[in-house]
Amino acid sequence: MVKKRPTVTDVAKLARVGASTVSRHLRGVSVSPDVAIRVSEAIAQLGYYPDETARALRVGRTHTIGAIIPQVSNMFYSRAVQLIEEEAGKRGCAVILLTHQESIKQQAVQLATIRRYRADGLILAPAAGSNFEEISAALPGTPIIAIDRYISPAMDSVVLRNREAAHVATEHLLRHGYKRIACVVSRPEIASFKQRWEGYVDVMTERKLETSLIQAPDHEQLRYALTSTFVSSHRPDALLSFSNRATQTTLLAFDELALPRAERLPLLGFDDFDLASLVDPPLSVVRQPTENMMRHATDLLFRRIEGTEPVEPKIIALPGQLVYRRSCGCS
Amino acid sequence: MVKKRPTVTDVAKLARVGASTVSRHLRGVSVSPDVAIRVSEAIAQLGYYPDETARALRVGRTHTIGAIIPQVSNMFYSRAVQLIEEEAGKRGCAVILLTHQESIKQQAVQLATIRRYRADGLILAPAAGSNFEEISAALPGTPIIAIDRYISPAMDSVVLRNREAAHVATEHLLRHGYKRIACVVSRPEIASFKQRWEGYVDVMTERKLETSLIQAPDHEQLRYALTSTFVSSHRPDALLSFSNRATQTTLLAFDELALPRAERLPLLGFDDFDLASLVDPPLSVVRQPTENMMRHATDLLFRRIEGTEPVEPKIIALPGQLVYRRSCGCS
DNA sequence: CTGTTAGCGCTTTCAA
DNA sequence: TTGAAAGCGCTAACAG
Repeated sequence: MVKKRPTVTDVAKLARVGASTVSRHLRGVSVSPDVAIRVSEAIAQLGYYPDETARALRVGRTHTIGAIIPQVSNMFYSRAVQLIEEEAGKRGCAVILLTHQESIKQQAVQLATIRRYRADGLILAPAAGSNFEEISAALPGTPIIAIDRYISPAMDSVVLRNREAAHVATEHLLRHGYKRIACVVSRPEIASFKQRWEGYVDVMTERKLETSLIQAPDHEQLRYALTSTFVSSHRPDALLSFSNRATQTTLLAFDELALPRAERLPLLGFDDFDLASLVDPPLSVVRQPTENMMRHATDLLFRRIEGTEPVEPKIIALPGQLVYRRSCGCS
Repeated sequence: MVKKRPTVTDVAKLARVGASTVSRHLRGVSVSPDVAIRVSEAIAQLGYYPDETARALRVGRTHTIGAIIPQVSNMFYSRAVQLIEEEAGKRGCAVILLTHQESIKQQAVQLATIRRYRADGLILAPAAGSNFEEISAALPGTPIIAIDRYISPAMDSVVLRNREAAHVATEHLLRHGYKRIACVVSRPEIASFKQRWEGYVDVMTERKLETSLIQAPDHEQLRYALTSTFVSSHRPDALLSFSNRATQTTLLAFDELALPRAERLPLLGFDDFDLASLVDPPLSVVRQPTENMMRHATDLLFRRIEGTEPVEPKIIALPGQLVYRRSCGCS
């Protein structure tokens, strides 16, 4: 026979007080000193822990937030999740982690999951093709903060200033003297990638230079597209890749062709990652202020949950930082 | 006025049946066909979703599992979490993700969190210095599966055959003709690292070779220790690093000294990661069968939760796979 | 400051 | 097969 987990009533009995007194003590409401001691002792003696599920049912708050991202194995998102977990923990909340694998259908499933579990709020990196109305309809009354990908002016978002960042990245490449810069990206329909593309197009057309895009629906095919491009007669003279995953695929493509270092195209990538400085040549990147972004996102989310925030949707756009290493042509 | 979320009672009223009938329908217990239709319609019309917190309170199962790991930003763990999330999702469970940052104190906090939220089970990569009794006492009645780090024969665990893997890794290095092999690790007190060390020591002493350990409490200091070793008169002629993080630190140390390629020590590391093949030279590693491990771990966990598993603690130890690239001296 | 009571949304006897 | 009623553990309202 397993000992049942103790409840408030058990604690109350042992401390010879009412259940509500225990509850009050637990939540820091004033109780007389001697009672406080008796209750604390009873709690310790029984090894009592309040039951969040019961509390949630009663109070209407689960002290839980959801996080839905494409996948955790992407460095950018794993750092993001780490930060979210820490911030949530500081506020006494746990995070329910869900992934949508870039599938809008899977995302719908996960939104429903969040709904069933009644998370108090959600941090969401929306899947490509997400629609604001559908998302918010799936979670009526639950605050949602979009991260990394902007999908609607009506939705709270914290994102990179993608267009601007692509601007400066492209200009930097241009300054090195490259003219036939090509962008590489796996899924161009993703909002932030679209904006990066626009930023790039802005400066290329302004200089009357031809734009060029190397893309593919997945990374396998992207690698193939890259290798074909490299050996084509009209190959670009520099590359701007839109995600760390795309950057890695590009590197893989270089590798596959066993291109000598001199033949490798200069490369500038979005998103920094641990080993960027260790590949050969060290990778220049546009770094996102991930920590800052996540702090903004969680701050905003918790203010929404508490209702201490003007109702207008808030879009927080943070600048990227160009990290010069060598792959872009810098020395 | 916000529309309140619909409850079983609302559905019941609309379908003109009792609440328990709705509940039965929801859980797939037999109901008469016409009633089934009416209920389904009512559910659709109201946009009803069952409330997991209420169900949890009543049924005693939260359909939630906990995952406590050191940090998500380590490639090995982020992949692990990804897999856990998928497996849990298949079984209708959500995962609460918590990190302990290698702090035994933080781990205690997180165990308490899991207890408050009443997770049905826990997958845990125990912090260095964890004690089986403390952990299981913190979560009476909750099944726990240790992953990656073995801490007690009494605890269900799925781990790498660390000692054996270190054996073959060391032997491989020896076969290349290296004699003064040194191990590099940040926190040697972590169980799996201890076992790797033992495996290494086994074969070194058997060959009457001197053992050597480069270690430090954190990666900053480890890098320092490495650079000093590299310039010392008695430098090793090959390195065996015990984690991907340690491997990266080693690479960083090479980089910092701007060692020419010829001067870089041959290196073999535990844990594969995305860019291992892209650094220079491509990294040889001992790869863990992460996917398999996590499938074993979740399978076992859910069998424990359902009680369909003999009570004896189960230790599942999986072999590692040596991935030969070039950093170890292979060509 | 304290205890009693009711009820959050669900499932599970128990009768019908 | 179905409905009524009880109760999971907690807290909020109310009365003392």
